[in-house]
Amino acid sequence: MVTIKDIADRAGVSFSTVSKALRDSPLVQNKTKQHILSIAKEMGYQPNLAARSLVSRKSGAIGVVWPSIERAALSSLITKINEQLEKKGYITLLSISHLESAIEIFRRYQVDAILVFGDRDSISSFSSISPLQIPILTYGAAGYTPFSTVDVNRGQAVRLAVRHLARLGHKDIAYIGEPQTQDPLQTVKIEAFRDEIVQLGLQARDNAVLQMNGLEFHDGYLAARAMLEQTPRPTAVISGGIDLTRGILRAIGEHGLSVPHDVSVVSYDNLPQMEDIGVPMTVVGVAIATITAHITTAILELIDQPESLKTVYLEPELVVRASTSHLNND
Amino acid sequence: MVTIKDIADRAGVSFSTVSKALRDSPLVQNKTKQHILSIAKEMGYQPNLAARSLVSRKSGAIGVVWPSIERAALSSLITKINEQLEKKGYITLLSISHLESAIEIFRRYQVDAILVFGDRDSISSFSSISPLQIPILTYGAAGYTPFSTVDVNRGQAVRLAVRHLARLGHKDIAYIGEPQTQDPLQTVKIEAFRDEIVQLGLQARDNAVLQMNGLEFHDGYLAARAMLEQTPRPTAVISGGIDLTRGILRAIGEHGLSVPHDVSVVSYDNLPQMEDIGVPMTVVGVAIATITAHITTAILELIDQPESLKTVYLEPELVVRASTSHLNND
DNA sequence: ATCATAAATAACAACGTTGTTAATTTGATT
DNA sequence: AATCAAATTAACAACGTTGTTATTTATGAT
Repeated sequence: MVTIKDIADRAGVSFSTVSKALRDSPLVQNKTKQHILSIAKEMGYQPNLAARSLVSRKSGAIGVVWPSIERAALSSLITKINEQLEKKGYITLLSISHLESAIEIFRRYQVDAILVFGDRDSISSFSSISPLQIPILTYGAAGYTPFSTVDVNRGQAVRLAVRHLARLGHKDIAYIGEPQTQDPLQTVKIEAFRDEIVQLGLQARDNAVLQMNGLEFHDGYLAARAMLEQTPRPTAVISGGIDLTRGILRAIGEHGLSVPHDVSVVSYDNLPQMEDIGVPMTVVGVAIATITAHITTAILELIDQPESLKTVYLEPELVVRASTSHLNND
Repeated sequence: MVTIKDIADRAGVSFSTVSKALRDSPLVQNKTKQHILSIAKEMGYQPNLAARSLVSRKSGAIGVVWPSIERAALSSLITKINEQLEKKGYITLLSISHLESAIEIFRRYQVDAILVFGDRDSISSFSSISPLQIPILTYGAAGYTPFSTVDVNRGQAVRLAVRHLARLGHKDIAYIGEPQTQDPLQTVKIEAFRDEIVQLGLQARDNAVLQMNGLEFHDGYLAARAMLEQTPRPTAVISGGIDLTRGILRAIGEHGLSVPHDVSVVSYDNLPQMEDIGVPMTVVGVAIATITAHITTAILELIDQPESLKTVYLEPELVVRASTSHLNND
């Protein structure tokens, strides 16, 4: 492994000058700086993070706790965050262990900050975390943790969807999303749905919220099949997430119906790929890029001011595309 | 952060004695060792990995490249490997970036070894990796890489399944798995299936291998529905993986049929959870614990002997449970 | 040419560990 | 009680980097 001393020898300068040159310090002449830089490149120099970390007392690493690795929905979030932090010179350590052991490992590794994705499991164990020096940011767990947090106003997103459909004349709206779970991220959406239906004086049928067991393609598919057999059939449906939406579209297609002519569909999850999953989808939610940007910023701020407590609550938007239309009265 | 010097002060010994005591060196008296240990524990000492890494020239980290984070099938593999390596004092850095950038990061972080899960993407970029000092182990890419590798004899697994069903009297066997992909991990199974059918002189119907687009629950479900409508209906089916199997069982159930009475099912993937997904499944494959044990061992060996080239080819087994039975001639 | 000053570079200490070598203490042997 | 070896502990150098301080070199005014 080539070190700054090797470069120094080759360049005929002292190693401290090399160090400064590599960090682009103004204390070293431009000419020598260029010279050193080219030698470093030629030799394939890579800084030793351990040494740097030792002296700077920062690891340059950020721990991401992601206990439920199966949930693919979050994967684009992680990928983006990973990318953005990398640009800022941080490496992300992804841990799939449970919260407690993940934090234990991160502590030993002396990460500069920890990002926790809130879900059933982690939320319940937040309380058991003994205070530590490492700043923690949680996502999707507002109100459930004593730590800094970035979150999305999920209830508001669903309300936007209901209002949009109501404005288009729809009165009989169904919601497909996980109802029987303890996951507060899901229940808040369903509660908002029920409440907004009442607020707007719309039809509040008993089975407006479809029963299901998960948030995956097949769950959406089955729930949509059940929904389509109801009489009268709902004229619009709100989906709780992208995977569900895919299943719903499949079921509608197999049933010989078309979107939005026969059924309008609004989906939660404001992702780029929502534009090309068959029908360009009308969606509600905070754009993924917005979420990741806020998370990244918040983490970096937290590293600068470890004692501060930030709470960011992102407001969702409605993006109207081709999957919703005025109610057909034929 | 408490260091060995802090402990030394408190214990009234030199910091080098503390270092030795903590590493359980025989060079320090048992009495003082206990004393130091108790103080360290009391103060909540955590070794500084950066410092240790600097002097030992090892990072104690192993990079895992997992580009297709969506594939949930591998998640239990990773979790187990993570666990085992942790026991050996290693931390695993999981990277969801593509192979090249993942390796770049790992190089900078000076991981002691890199584990790459082979898939479409990574296999094609293996060739572009410039030689580096860090040993690489690949999984599921035997024959496609110049690196050490642990792999499963997938073809043999499918052959075992066919033979088992043939022995039970089945002559009309279908295979549900991804046929139209470039993924060599899948095609090798299908080729083995076709070949073994011929070898045993069984019925080789045209549509024995079902068309499908993926390896998830819903893909299996749809393929199984299609299969059940064929006349004559196959009396047995081999599934290409656990998620598919779940979908297949669902479809069979919805069709009013029962396993194994009406249809025998053998599934690829020898996982513990195969015992309780409705019907206890007859499976073929290498037990997940065996795979992870071999991967872990291989990585540790590779760290010890970076220059060596190991190739481990694991032979699958047949585990007979309740999802297969003799052919019914009623 | 001489000196003050600024610019550029070199030297040094520190970060927290580990492994090696030196110093001290202990205990047995005479 | 003196000696020597063994056991125990302390001191030191090193790992590769950064930040601070000291030294050298160049620049300009007198």
